[in-house]
Amino acid sequence: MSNLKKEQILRTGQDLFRRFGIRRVTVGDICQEAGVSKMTFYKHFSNKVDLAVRIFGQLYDDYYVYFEHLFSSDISFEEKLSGLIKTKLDAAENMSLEVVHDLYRSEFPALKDVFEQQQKRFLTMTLNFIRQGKKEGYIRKNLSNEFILLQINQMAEMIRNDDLLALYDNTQTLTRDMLDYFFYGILSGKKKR
Amino acid sequence: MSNLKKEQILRTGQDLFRRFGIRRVTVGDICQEAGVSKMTFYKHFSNKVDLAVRIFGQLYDDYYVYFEHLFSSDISFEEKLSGLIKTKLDAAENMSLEVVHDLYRSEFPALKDVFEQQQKRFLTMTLNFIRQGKKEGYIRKNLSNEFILLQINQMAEMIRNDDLLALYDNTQTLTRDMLDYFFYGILSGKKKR
DNA sequence: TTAAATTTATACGATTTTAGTAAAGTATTA
DNA sequence: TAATACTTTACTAAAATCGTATAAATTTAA
Repeated sequence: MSNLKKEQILRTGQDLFRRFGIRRVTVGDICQEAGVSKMTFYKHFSNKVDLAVRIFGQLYDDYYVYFEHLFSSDISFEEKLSGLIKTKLDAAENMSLEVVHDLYRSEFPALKDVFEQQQKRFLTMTLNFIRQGKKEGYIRKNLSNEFILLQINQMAEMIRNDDLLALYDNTQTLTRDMLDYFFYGILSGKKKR
Repeated sequence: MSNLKKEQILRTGQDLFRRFGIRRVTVGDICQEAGVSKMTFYKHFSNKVDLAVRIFGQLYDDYYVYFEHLFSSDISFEEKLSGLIKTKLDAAENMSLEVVHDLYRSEFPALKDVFEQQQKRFLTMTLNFIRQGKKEGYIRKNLSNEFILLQINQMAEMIRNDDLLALYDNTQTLTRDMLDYFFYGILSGKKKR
């Protein structure tokens, strides 16, 4: 089956890109690691950046679907917020600094476009979630939306701070502390904690 | 001061090599990351492999000196053995698979030589330690030295087994369990555990 | 078994990246 | 002032990588 090889390439690409970023990985690397010839690679993808676009596009789409499902599910507001941040932290942890660097200030325009577009989607979605949280009285109204967004993104970066990580045995504990701190800071105390 | 730049290059090289291996890192990468021009790089090192040889040579030398100090220090045999393995595990953990790959089946002969030579030194040293442990009655005599060596090296590889790691919250706990298992297996029980 | 389809291996020229050097200029220090 | 250490820019040669063509090998399906 043709899709077996294709999926193998996608898997391998994701693994290598995550670990080393996009610049440091060659098409040859991917083929060798995936056990696939170069010809089959180019049968499915037009080049390395195309592969990366599809991989990370899919990855962000998955996250997006997950968040939509999370926000509309029948759990407490606090659990939704916790799920949002935990997933963000998890995503941040699984991306090497290299990928993020390559995605952010990408030398690859096509990739940069995808990334910025997805960022916008997430921004809108998260802002809506915050607004609703305020409206329903879960989040203190005197905090600006932008400040809260900043805090959320700040956390995703903090997970990479080695000095901070050194204080903890594992990232789970750090995550717990950050969530705790965050909740105390923004939640209105309307519901029991 | 000239050594400031040189040490900066060494530090950066070690960091990049550990994370991405030697093949994936270019001289340009190192210079940029170290905030140093290419000319100064080539003033101190003749090329990338030369840099790698010096870095990993020094690294192994440091370990060697540490082990010599450990073995001759005034602590129990069990503590020495524990120190040996913990350090081995620590070293294994801090090396990405990439470096190990590049060092082992190196496309860089000069590097391979250094690596194999250092391996020999450690082998001899560790074997002597095992022999002495047997002679002094700490290690069960019916175990072959080769088997014990194999077990020690096996542990260093196990720390990279993802399936195994998934069972543990952190590597420290895994290390503890492995040490425990190892000690029960080889120690004679001459001294209190 | 045979025919068709898919994948691989190899080879290859074109392109890009990297290596390593040269020259000229800046900043610091003795 | 002279010397030292470093940077910037530019450059060529070498090496790596890209992307494709081809024929052989393998797999799939009829």
